[in-house]
Amino acid sequence: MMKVLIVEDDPLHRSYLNEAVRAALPECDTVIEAENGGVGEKLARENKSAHIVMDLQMSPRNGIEAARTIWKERPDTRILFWSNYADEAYVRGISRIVPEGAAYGYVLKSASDDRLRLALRSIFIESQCVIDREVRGLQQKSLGHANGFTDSEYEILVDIALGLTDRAIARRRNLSLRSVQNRLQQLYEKLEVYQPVGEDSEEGRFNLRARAVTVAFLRKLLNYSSLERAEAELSEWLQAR
Amino acid sequence: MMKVLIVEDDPLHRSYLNEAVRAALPECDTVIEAENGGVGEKLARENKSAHIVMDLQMSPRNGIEAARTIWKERPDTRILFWSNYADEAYVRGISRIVPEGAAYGYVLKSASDDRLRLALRSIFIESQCVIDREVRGLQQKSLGHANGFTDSEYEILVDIALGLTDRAIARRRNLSLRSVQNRLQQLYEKLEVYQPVGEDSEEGRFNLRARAVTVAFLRKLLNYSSLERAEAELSEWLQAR
DNA sequence: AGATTTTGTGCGGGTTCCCGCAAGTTGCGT
DNA sequence: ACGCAACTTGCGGGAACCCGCACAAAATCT
Repeated sequence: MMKVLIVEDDPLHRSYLNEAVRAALPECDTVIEAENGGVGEKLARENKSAHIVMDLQMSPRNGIEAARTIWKERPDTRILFWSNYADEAYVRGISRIVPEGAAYGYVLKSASDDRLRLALRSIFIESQCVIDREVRGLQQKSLGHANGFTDSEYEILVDIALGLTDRAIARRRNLSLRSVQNRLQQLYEKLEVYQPVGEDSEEGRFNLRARAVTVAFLRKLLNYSSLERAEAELSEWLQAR
Repeated sequence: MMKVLIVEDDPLHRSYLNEAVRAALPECDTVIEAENGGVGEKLARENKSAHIVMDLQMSPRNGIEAARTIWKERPDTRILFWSNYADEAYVRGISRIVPEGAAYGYVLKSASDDRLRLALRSIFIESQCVIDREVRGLQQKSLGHANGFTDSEYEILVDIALGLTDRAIARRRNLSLRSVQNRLQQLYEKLEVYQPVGEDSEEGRFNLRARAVTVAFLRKLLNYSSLERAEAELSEWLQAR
Protein backbone atom coordinates (compact mmCIF):
# COMPACT_ATOMS: atom_id res chain seq x y z
CA MET A 1 0.00 0.00 0.00
CA MET A 2 2.47 2.55 1.14
CA LYS A 3 6.23 2.46 0.94
CA VAL A 4 8.55 4.46 3.13
CA LEU A 5 12.23 5.02 2.49
CA ILE A 6 14.53 5.78 5.38
CA VAL A 7 17.82 7.53 4.66
CA GLU A 8 20.03 7.76 7.73
CA ASP A 9 23.66 6.89 8.29
CA ASP A 10 23.56 6.00 11.97
CA PRO A 11 22.43 2.37 12.42
CA LEU A 12 20.89 3.05 15.81
CA HIS A 13 18.86 5.94 14.54
CA ARG A 14 17.94 3.99 11.46
CA SER A 15 16.40 1.13 13.34
CA TYR A 16 14.70 3.52 15.71
CA LEU A 17 13.14 5.26 12.73
CA ASN A 18 12.11 1.97 11.25
CA GLU A 19 10.18 1.08 14.38
CA ALA A 20 8.68 4.53 14.64
CA VAL A 21 7.46 4.41 11.06
CA ARG A 22 5.87 1.00 11.46
CA ALA A 23 4.18 2.08 14.65
CA ALA A 24 2.90 5.37 13.31
CA LEU A 25 1.81 4.13 9.90
CA PRO A 26 0.07 0.78 10.00
CA GLU A 27 -0.98 1.36 6.37
CA CYS A 28 2.66 1.18 5.42
CA ASP A 29 3.68 -2.29 4.32
CA THR A 30 7.27 -1.81 3.19
CA VAL A 31 10.14 0.06 4.76
CA ILE A 32 13.38 0.43 2.88
CA GLU A 33 16.62 1.70 4.33
CA ALA A 34 19.57 3.56 2.87
CA GLU A 35 22.68 4.60 4.73
CA ASN A 36 23.61 7.69 2.79
CA GLY A 37 22.33 10.21 0.28
CA GLY A 38 23.69 8.48 -2.78
CA VAL A 39 22.02 5.16 -2.02
CA GLY A 40 18.92 7.08 -0.99
CA GLU A 41 18.62 8.70 -4.42
CA LYS A 42 18.99 5.39 -6.13
CA LEU A 43 16.37 3.64 -4.00
CA ALA A 44 14.01 6.59 -4.38
CA ARG A 45 14.29 6.24 -8.14
CA GLU A 46 13.64 2.53 -8.07
CA ASN A 47 10.68 2.69 -5.71
CA LYS A 48 8.76 5.40 -7.40
CA SER A 49 6.08 6.01 -4.87
CA ALA A 50 8.24 6.06 -1.80
CA HIS A 51 7.71 8.57 0.89
CA ILE A 52 10.96 9.55 2.51
CA VAL A 53 12.27 10.39 5.93
CA MET A 54 15.90 11.31 6.02
CA ASP A 55 18.76 12.79 7.92
CA LEU A 56 20.76 15.79 6.86
CA GLN A 57 24.48 15.44 7.44
CA MET A 58 25.52 12.21 5.85
CA SER A 59 28.48 11.44 3.75
CA PRO A 60 28.92 10.99 0.93
CA ARG A 61 26.02 13.12 -0.30
CA ASN A 62 24.10 14.74 2.47
CA GLY A 63 20.36 15.05 2.84
CA ILE A 64 20.01 18.35 1.05
CA GLU A 65 21.81 17.19 -2.04
CA ALA A 66 19.83 13.99 -2.10
CA ALA A 67 16.55 15.84 -1.66
CA ARG A 68 17.38 18.15 -4.51
CA THR A 69 17.88 15.41 -7.05
CA ILE A 70 14.90 13.45 -5.76
CA TRP A 71 12.61 16.43 -5.98
CA LYS A 72 13.97 17.28 -9.38
CA GLU A 73 12.87 13.89 -10.65
CA ARG A 74 9.59 13.69 -8.76
CA PRO A 75 8.53 17.02 -7.26
CA ASP A 76 5.57 15.51 -5.41
CA THR A 77 7.72 13.26 -3.25
CA ARG A 78 7.07 13.86 0.42
CA ILE A 79 10.15 14.20 2.54
CA LEU A 80 10.50 14.47 6.27
CA PHE A 81 13.88 15.81 7.34
CA TRP A 82 15.00 14.48 10.69
CA SER A 83 18.06 16.23 12.00
CA ASN A 84 20.03 16.94 15.11
CA TYR A 85 20.42 20.62 14.45
CA ALA A 86 18.36 23.62 13.48
CA ASP A 87 21.14 25.62 11.87
CA GLU A 88 19.96 28.48 9.76
CA ALA A 89 22.25 27.16 7.08
CA TYR A 90 20.19 23.99 6.79
CA VAL A 91 16.89 25.80 6.83
CA ARG A 92 18.01 28.06 4.01
CA GLY A 93 19.43 25.19 2.07
CA ILE A 94 16.13 23.35 2.21
CA SER A 95 13.78 26.23 1.52
CA ARG A 96 15.86 26.95 -1.55
CA ILE A 97 15.13 23.56 -3.08
CA VAL A 98 11.63 22.67 -1.96
CA PRO A 99 9.37 22.56 -5.04
CA GLU A 100 6.22 24.63 -5.37
CA GLY A 101 3.50 23.22 -3.14
CA ALA A 102 5.42 20.15 -2.06
CA ALA A 103 4.71 18.66 1.34
CA TYR A 104 7.70 18.32 3.59
CA GLY A 105 8.65 18.42 7.22
CA TYR A 106 11.54 19.20 9.52
CA VAL A 107 11.66 17.72 12.98
CA LEU A 108 14.57 17.57 15.35
CA LYS A 109 15.95 14.34 16.69
CA SER A 110 15.42 15.64 20.17
CA ALA A 111 11.67 15.70 19.60
CA SER A 112 9.49 13.23 21.47
CA ASP A 113 8.29 9.98 19.94
CA ASP A 114 4.87 11.52 19.82
CA ARG A 115 5.97 14.54 17.84
CA LEU A 116 7.68 12.29 15.37
CA ARG A 117 4.63 10.08 15.03
CA LEU A 118 2.40 13.08 14.46
CA ALA A 119 4.74 14.52 11.86
CA LEU A 120 4.88 11.23 9.98
CA ARG A 121 1.12 11.03 9.75
CA SER A 122 0.60 14.69 8.89
CA ILE A 123 3.04 14.69 6.04
CA PHE A 124 2.54 11.27 4.52
CA ILE A 125 -1.21 10.95 5.01
CA GLU A 126 -2.49 14.52 5.12
CA SER A 127 0.13 16.09 2.85
CA GLN A 128 0.65 18.81 5.36
CA CYS A 129 3.89 20.59 6.12
CA VAL A 130 5.20 20.14 9.63
CA ILE A 131 8.06 22.31 10.76
CA ASP A 132 9.47 22.14 14.25
CA ARG A 133 9.02 25.25 16.37
CA GLU A 134 12.68 26.13 16.63
CA VAL A 135 13.15 25.72 12.92
CA ARG A 136 10.06 27.78 12.29
CA GLY A 137 11.57 30.60 14.28
CA LEU A 138 14.54 30.78 11.96
CA GLN A 139 12.36 30.92 8.88
CA GLN A 140 10.46 33.88 10.23
CA LYS A 141 13.59 35.76 11.04
CA SER A 142 15.14 35.18 7.65
CA LEU A 143 12.10 36.44 5.82
CA GLY A 144 10.85 39.12 8.18
CA HIS A 145 14.43 40.42 8.24
CA ALA A 146 13.79 41.90 11.68
CA ASN A 147 17.21 40.64 12.52
CA GLY A 148 17.54 38.35 9.56
CA PHE A 149 19.43 38.32 6.33
CA THR A 150 18.13 38.95 2.87
CA ASP A 151 19.08 36.57 0.13
CA SER A 152 21.54 38.98 -1.39
CA GLU A 153 23.27 39.43 1.92
CA TYR A 154 23.42 35.72 2.41
CA GLU A 155 24.78 35.32 -1.08
CA ILE A 156 27.65 37.66 -0.47
CA LEU A 157 28.34 36.05 2.86
CA VAL A 158 28.84 32.76 1.11
CA ASP A 159 31.09 34.38 -1.46
CA ILE A 160 33.50 35.86 1.03
CA ALA A 161 33.39 32.64 3.02
CA LEU A 162 34.63 30.90 -0.10
CA GLY A 163 37.53 33.32 -0.17
CA LEU A 164 36.68 35.28 -3.29
CA THR A 165 37.96 38.79 -3.81
CA ASP A 166 35.58 41.69 -4.27
CA ARG A 167 36.39 41.76 -7.94
CA ALA A 168 35.71 38.08 -8.39
CA ILE A 169 32.38 38.41 -6.62
CA ALA A 170 31.47 41.33 -8.83
CA ARG A 171 32.08 39.26 -11.91
CA ARG A 172 30.28 36.26 -10.57
CA ARG A 173 27.18 38.16 -9.52
CA ASN A 174 27.28 40.69 -12.33
CA LEU A 175 27.70 43.70 -10.13
CA SER A 176 30.06 46.60 -10.02
CA LEU A 177 32.91 46.50 -7.60
CA ARG A 178 31.39 49.22 -5.50
CA SER A 179 28.08 47.41 -5.18
CA VAL A 180 29.82 44.40 -3.82
CA GLN A 181 31.55 46.51 -1.25
CA ASN A 182 28.26 48.11 -0.40
CA ARG A 183 26.69 44.79 0.34
CA LEU A 184 29.64 43.92 2.46
CA GLN A 185 28.97 47.00 4.53
CA GLN A 186 25.40 45.89 5.13
CA LEU A 187 26.60 42.45 6.04
CA TYR A 188 29.13 43.73 8.53
CA GLU A 189 26.50 45.85 10.13
CA LYS A 190 24.01 43.02 10.51
CA LEU A 191 26.64 40.70 11.88
CA GLU A 192 27.73 43.46 14.21
CA VAL A 193 31.35 43.26 13.26
CA TYR A 194 33.28 46.49 13.31
CA GLN A 195 36.51 47.96 14.47
CA PRO A 196 36.35 48.36 18.24
CA VAL A 197 38.01 51.74 17.73
CA GLY A 198 40.36 51.74 20.68
CA GLU A 199 41.08 55.38 20.13
CA ASP A 200 44.41 55.60 21.94
CA SER A 201 46.47 52.44 21.46
CA GLU A 202 45.76 50.30 18.47
CA GLU A 203 43.11 48.08 19.91
CA GLY A 204 42.12 44.49 19.12
CA ARG A 205 41.51 45.13 15.47
CA PHE A 206 39.64 42.72 13.29
CA ASN A 207 39.87 41.92 9.66
CA LEU A 208 36.19 42.49 9.04
CA ARG A 209 35.96 40.14 6.10
CA ALA A 210 37.40 37.20 7.96
CA ARG A 211 35.63 38.15 11.15
CA ALA A 212 32.28 38.18 9.45
CA VAL A 213 32.73 34.61 8.31
CA THR A 214 33.63 33.44 11.78
CA VAL A 215 30.71 35.19 13.39
CA ALA A 216 28.40 33.71 10.81
CA PHE A 217 29.77 30.30 11.64
CA LEU A 218 29.34 30.73 15.34
CA ARG A 219 25.78 31.86 14.74
CA LYS A 220 25.21 28.81 12.56
CA LEU A 221 24.40 30.90 9.55
CA LEU A 222 27.02 28.81 7.86
CA ASN A 223 28.06 25.27 8.55
CA TYR A 224 30.16 22.61 6.99
CA SER A 225 27.59 21.33 4.55
CA SER A 226 26.67 24.79 3.30
CA LEU A 227 30.33 25.47 2.63
CA GLU A 228 30.66 22.18 0.86
CA ARG A 229 27.75 22.97 -1.41
CA ALA A 230 28.95 26.46 -2.09
CA GLU A 231 32.38 25.18 -2.94
CA ALA A 232 30.91 22.75 -5.44
CA GLU A 233 28.84 25.47 -7.08
CA LEU A 234 31.88 27.67 -7.26
CA SER A 235 34.09 25.19 -9.02
CA GLU A 236 31.24 24.48 -11.39
CA TRP A 237 31.04 28.17 -12.19
CA LEU A 238 34.77 28.34 -12.60
CA GLN A 239 34.60 25.63 -15.22
CA ALA A 240 31.95 27.43 -17.24
CA ARG A 241 33.82 30.67 -16.68
CA MET B 1 33.99 -2.43 42.30
CA MET B 2 34.23 -0.29 39.25
CA LYS B 3 32.17 2.71 38.28
CA VAL B 4 31.75 3.93 34.73
CA LEU B 5 30.38 7.33 33.74
CA ILE B 6 28.78 7.77 30.34
CA VAL B 7 28.58 11.28 28.89
CA GLU B 8 26.57 11.39 25.68
CA ASP B 9 23.74 13.61 24.55
CA ASP B 10 21.92 11.24 22.24
CA PRO B 11 19.57 8.97 24.23
CA LEU B 12 19.85 6.13 21.73
CA HIS B 13 23.61 6.16 21.79
CA ARG B 14 23.59 6.51 25.53
CA SER B 15 21.60 3.39 26.13
CA TYR B 16 23.63 1.53 23.54
CA LEU B 17 26.78 2.50 25.40
CA ASN B 18 25.25 1.48 28.67
CA GLU B 19 24.62 -2.01 27.36
CA ALA B 20 28.02 -2.22 25.76
CA VAL B 21 29.75 -1.25 28.97
CA ARG B 22 27.84 -3.79 31.05
CA ALA B 23 28.57 -6.51 28.53
CA ALA B 24 32.26 -5.73 28.18
CA LEU B 25 32.99 -5.09 31.83
CA PRO B 26 31.31 -7.56 34.16
CA GLU B 27 33.50 -6.21 36.96
CA CYS B 28 31.68 -2.91 36.65
CA ASP B 29 28.80 -2.62 39.07
CA THR B 30 27.56 0.92 38.54
CA VAL B 31 26.96 2.87 35.37
CA ILE B 32 26.08 6.54 35.58
CA GLU B 33 24.84 8.66 32.72
CA ALA B 34 25.14 12.35 31.88
CA GLU B 35 23.62 14.08 28.88
CA ASN B 36 26.15 16.84 28.38
CA GLY B 37 29.61 18.01 29.35
CA GLY B 38 28.50 20.19 32.23
CA VAL B 39 26.61 17.43 33.99
CA GLY B 40 29.44 15.08 33.14
CA GLU B 41 31.96 17.23 35.00
CA LYS B 42 29.74 17.40 38.02
CA LEU B 43 29.16 13.65 38.17
CA ALA B 44 32.84 12.96 37.61
CA ARG B 45 33.62 15.12 40.61
CA GLU B 46 31.06 13.39 42.80
CA ASN B 47 32.06 9.87 41.83
CA LYS B 48 35.76 10.15 42.34
CA SER B 49 36.92 6.90 40.88
CA ALA B 50 34.76 6.91 37.80
CA HIS B 51 36.11 5.82 34.48
CA ILE B 52 34.58 7.77 31.67
CA VAL B 53 33.42 7.19 28.14
CA MET B 54 32.14 10.25 26.39
CA ASP B 55 31.09 11.90 23.19
CA LEU B 56 32.68 14.97 21.73
CA GLN B 57 30.20 17.43 20.27
CA MET B 58 27.65 18.07 22.94
CA SER B 59 26.11 21.28 24.02
CA PRO B 60 26.43 23.01 26.29
CA ARG B 61 30.03 22.12 27.05
CA ASN B 62 31.45 19.61 24.64
CA GLY B 63 33.61 16.62 25.37
CA ILE B 64 36.93 18.37 25.07
CA GLU B 65 36.04 21.12 27.49
CA ALA B 66 34.67 18.58 29.93
CA ALA B 67 37.75 16.39 29.64
CA ARG B 68 39.99 19.33 30.31
CA THR B 69 38.41 20.23 33.60
CA ILE B 70 38.09 16.60 34.64
CA TRP B 71 41.73 15.88 33.92
CA LYS B 72 42.74 19.07 35.65
CA GLU B 73 41.12 17.83 38.83
CA ARG B 74 42.16 14.18 38.54
CA PRO B 75 44.82 13.59 35.90
CA ASP B 76 44.67 9.82 36.26
CA THR B 77 41.07 9.57 35.12
CA ARG B 78 40.69 7.25 32.16
CA ILE B 79 38.61 8.60 29.35
CA LEU B 80 37.42 6.92 26.21
CA PHE B 81 36.27 9.37 23.56
CA TRP B 82 33.56 8.01 21.34
CA SER B 83 32.83 10.22 18.39
CA ASN B 84 31.30 10.26 14.95
CA TYR B 85 34.16 12.08 13.33
CA ALA B 86 37.92 11.95 13.11
CA ASP B 87 38.45 15.63 12.34
CA GLU B 88 42.00 16.78 12.79
CA ALA B 89 40.58 19.62 14.82
CA TYR B 90 39.35 17.17 17.45
CA VAL B 91 42.55 15.17 17.50
CA ARG B 92 44.58 18.31 18.09
CA GLY B 93 42.19 19.55 20.69
CA ILE B 94 42.53 16.35 22.66
CA SER B 95 46.24 15.81 22.38
CA ARG B 96 46.66 19.33 23.70
CA ILE B 97 44.93 18.53 26.97
CA VAL B 98 45.80 14.92 27.73
CA PRO B 99 47.94 14.82 30.90
CA GLU B 100 51.35 13.19 31.03
CA GLY B 101 51.02 9.42 30.93
CA ALA B 102 47.26 9.35 31.17
CA ALA B 103 45.40 6.45 29.58
CA TYR B 104 42.78 7.43 27.08
CA GLY B 105 41.16 6.22 23.90
CA TYR B 106 39.46 7.46 20.78
CA VAL B 107 37.13 5.18 18.88
CA LEU B 108 34.68 6.09 16.18
CA LYS B 109 30.99 5.41 16.50
CA SER B 110 31.17 3.52 13.27
CA ALA B 111 33.44 0.92 14.86
CA SER B 112 32.11 -2.57 15.47
CA ASP B 113 30.75 -3.69 18.82
CA ASP B 114 33.83 -5.80 19.17
CA ARG B 115 36.22 -2.92 18.71
CA LEU B 116 34.35 -0.95 21.28
CA ARG B 117 34.40 -3.83 23.73
CA LEU B 118 38.10 -4.29 23.25
CA ALA B 119 38.80 -0.61 23.70
CA LEU B 120 36.79 -0.50 26.90
CA ARG B 121 38.75 -3.37 28.41
CA SER B 122 42.14 -2.14 27.24
CA ILE B 123 41.73 1.32 28.66
CA PHE B 124 39.83 0.67 31.86
CA ILE B 125 41.50 -2.59 32.85
CA GLU B 126 44.92 -2.52 31.24
CA SER B 127 45.45 1.25 31.30
CA GLN B 128 46.44 1.16 27.69
CA CYS B 129 45.81 3.82 25.10
CA VAL B 130 43.62 2.76 22.21
CA ILE B 131 43.37 5.07 19.24
CA ASP B 132 41.36 4.19 16.17
CA ARG B 133 43.33 3.67 12.98
CA GLU B 134 41.95 6.65 11.13
CA VAL B 135 42.55 8.91 14.08
CA ARG B 136 46.02 7.52 14.44
CA GLY B 137 46.78 8.49 10.88
CA LEU B 138 46.04 12.11 11.60
CA GLN B 139 48.29 12.16 14.64
CA GLN B 140 51.20 10.89 12.60
CA LYS B 141 50.73 13.48 9.93
CA SER B 142 50.48 16.34 12.40
CA LEU B 143 53.68 15.41 14.17
CA GLY B 144 55.78 14.04 11.37
CA HIS B 145 54.82 17.15 9.41
CA ALA B 146 55.33 15.27 6.18
CA ASN B 147 52.21 16.92 4.97
CA GLY B 148 51.11 18.14 8.35
CA PHE B 149 51.04 21.38 10.19
CA THR B 150 53.36 22.49 12.93
CA ASP B 151 51.88 24.00 16.02
CA SER B 152 52.87 27.49 15.05
CA GLU B 153 51.21 27.12 11.69
CA TYR B 154 48.10 25.79 13.31
CA GLU B 155 48.18 28.65 15.78
CA ILE B 156 48.20 31.27 13.10
CA LEU B 157 45.51 29.45 11.20
CA VAL B 158 43.26 29.75 14.18
CA ASP B 159 44.11 33.41 14.54
CA ILE B 160 43.14 34.38 11.03
CA ALA B 161 40.06 32.19 11.31
CA LEU B 162 39.05 34.31 14.28
CA GLY B 163 39.33 37.35 12.07
CA LEU B 164 42.34 39.03 13.66
CA THR B 165 44.52 41.40 11.70
CA ASP B 166 48.18 40.74 11.21
CA ARG B 167 48.99 43.42 13.73
CA ALA B 168 46.67 41.96 16.34
CA ILE B 169 48.16 38.53 15.87
CA ALA B 170 51.64 39.96 16.23
CA ARG B 171 50.71 41.50 19.57
CA ARG B 172 48.95 38.41 20.78
CA ARG B 173 51.77 36.04 19.92
CA ASN B 174 54.59 38.46 20.63
CA LEU B 175 55.97 38.55 17.13
CA SER B 176 56.85 41.22 14.68
CA LEU B 177 54.41 42.06 11.97
CA ARG B 178 56.64 40.60 9.31
CA SER B 179 56.98 37.29 11.12
CA VAL B 180 53.28 36.92 11.23
CA GLN B 181 53.09 37.52 7.51
CA ASN B 182 55.87 35.04 6.99
CA ARG B 183 53.98 32.35 8.80
CA LEU B 184 50.98 33.17 6.71
CA GLN B 185 53.05 32.49 3.62
CA GLN B 186 53.98 29.06 4.95
CA LEU B 187 50.38 28.38 5.77
CA TYR B 188 49.17 29.36 2.32
CA GLU B 189 51.73 27.11 0.79
CA LYS B 190 50.80 24.10 2.86
CA LEU B 191 47.13 24.62 2.25
CA GLU B 192 47.89 25.06 -1.42
CA VAL B 193 46.09 28.32 -1.75
CA TYR B 194 47.51 30.80 -4.20
CA GLN B 195 46.49 33.13 -6.95
CA PRO B 196 45.68 31.07 -10.02
CA VAL B 197 47.55 33.72 -12.00
CA GLY B 198 45.23 33.98 -14.97
CA GLU B 199 47.87 35.82 -16.89
CA ASP B 200 45.62 37.48 -19.47
CA SER B 201 42.28 38.47 -17.99
CA GLU B 202 41.98 38.85 -14.25
CA GLU B 203 41.11 35.31 -13.36
CA GLY B 204 39.22 33.80 -10.42
CA ARG B 205 41.23 35.57 -7.80
CA PHE B 206 41.12 34.56 -4.18
CA ASN B 207 41.55 36.48 -1.02
CA LEU B 208 44.19 34.14 0.35
CA ARG B 209 43.46 34.85 3.96
CA ALA B 210 39.79 34.00 3.71
CA ARG B 211 40.46 31.17 1.31
CA ALA B 212 42.88 29.52 3.68
CA VAL B 213 40.25 29.38 6.38
CA THR B 214 37.72 27.80 4.06
CA VAL B 215 40.14 25.21 2.80
CA ALA B 216 41.10 24.37 6.37
CA PHE B 217 37.45 23.90 7.15
CA LEU B 218 36.83 21.66 4.20
CA ARG B 219 39.84 19.61 5.21
CA LYS B 220 38.50 19.40 8.75
CA LEU B 221 41.54 21.09 10.16
CA LEU B 222 39.03 23.39 11.77
CA ASN B 223 35.51 22.69 12.87
CA TYR B 224 32.80 24.34 14.84
CA SER B 225 34.00 23.30 18.24
CA SER B 226 37.58 24.36 17.61
CA LEU B 227 36.35 27.78 16.57
CA GLU B 228 34.18 27.97 19.62
CA ARG B 229 37.10 27.19 21.89
CA ALA B 230 39.38 29.62 20.09
CA GLU B 231 36.78 32.34 20.35
CA ALA B 232 36.51 31.79 24.08
CA GLU B 233 40.28 31.95 24.51
CA LEU B 234 40.40 35.10 22.45
CA SER B 235 37.83 36.99 24.46
CA GLU B 236 39.61 35.86 27.60
CA TRP B 237 42.83 37.31 26.26
CA LEU B 238 41.07 40.48 25.27
CA GLN B 239 39.91 40.91 28.84
CA ALA B 240 43.38 40.52 30.31
CA ARG B 241 44.81 42.62 27.48
C1' DA C 1 1.58 59.65 -10.70
C1' DG C 2 4.57 61.49 -7.17
C1' DA C 3 7.06 60.61 -3.10
C1' DT C 4 9.97 57.59 -0.55
C1' DT C 5 12.72 54.01 0.27
C1' DT C 6 15.79 50.67 -1.42
C1' DT C 7 19.68 49.20 -4.50
C1' DG C 8 23.44 49.94 -7.88
C1' DT C 9 27.62 52.97 -9.37
C1' DG C 10 31.53 56.17 -9.49
C1' DC C 11 35.46 58.67 -7.17
C1' DG C 12 39.01 59.11 -3.77
C1' DG C 13 41.88 58.27 0.07
C1' DG C 14 43.55 55.89 4.19
C1' DT C 15 44.66 50.96 5.82
C1' DT C 16 45.77 46.49 5.55
C1' DC C 17 47.43 42.69 3.08
C1' DC C 18 50.63 40.01 -0.01
C1' DC C 19 55.21 39.21 -0.86
C1' DG C 20 60.24 39.87 -2.91
C1' DC C 21 64.76 41.14 -1.14
C1' DA C 22 68.11 41.12 2.42
C1' DA C 23 70.23 40.79 6.78
C1' DG C 24 70.43 39.12 11.63
C1' DT C 25 69.42 35.08 15.04
C1' DT C 26 68.79 30.62 16.70
C1' DG C 27 69.27 25.63 16.56
C1' DC C 28 71.26 21.40 15.21
C1' DG C 29 74.24 17.98 13.40
C1' DT C 30 78.78 15.57 12.22
C1' DA D 1 83.74 25.04 16.17
C1' DC D 2 81.97 25.43 11.92
C1' DG D 3 78.33 25.28 8.58
C1' DC D 4 73.79 24.79 7.06
C1' DA D 5 68.98 25.10 7.79
C1' DA D 6 65.11 27.29 9.87
C1' DC D 7 63.08 31.20 11.96
C1' DT D 8 62.69 36.26 12.86
C1' DT D 9 62.80 41.06 11.54
C1' DG D 10 63.03 45.36 8.57
C1' DC D 11 62.00 47.93 4.24
C1' DG D 12 59.23 48.90 0.33
C1' DG D 13 55.83 48.70 -3.16
C1' DG D 14 51.73 47.18 -5.64
C1' DA D 15 47.22 45.31 -4.96
C1' DA D 16 43.07 44.68 -2.32
C1' DC D 17 40.02 46.22 1.16
C1' DC D 18 37.18 49.54 4.08
C1' DC D 19 34.29 53.30 3.67
C1' DG D 20 32.47 58.42 3.36
C1' DC D 21 30.22 61.35 -0.06
C1' DA D 22 27.18 61.89 -3.98
C1' DC D 23 24.08 60.65 -7.62
C1' DA D 24 21.34 57.63 -10.94
C1' DA D 25 17.82 53.52 -11.31
C1' DA D 26 14.51 50.69 -9.67
C1' DA D 27 11.18 49.11 -6.55
C1' DT D 28 7.46 50.25 -3.16
C1' DC D 29 4.02 53.04 -0.94
C1' DT D 30 0.04 56.16 -0.61
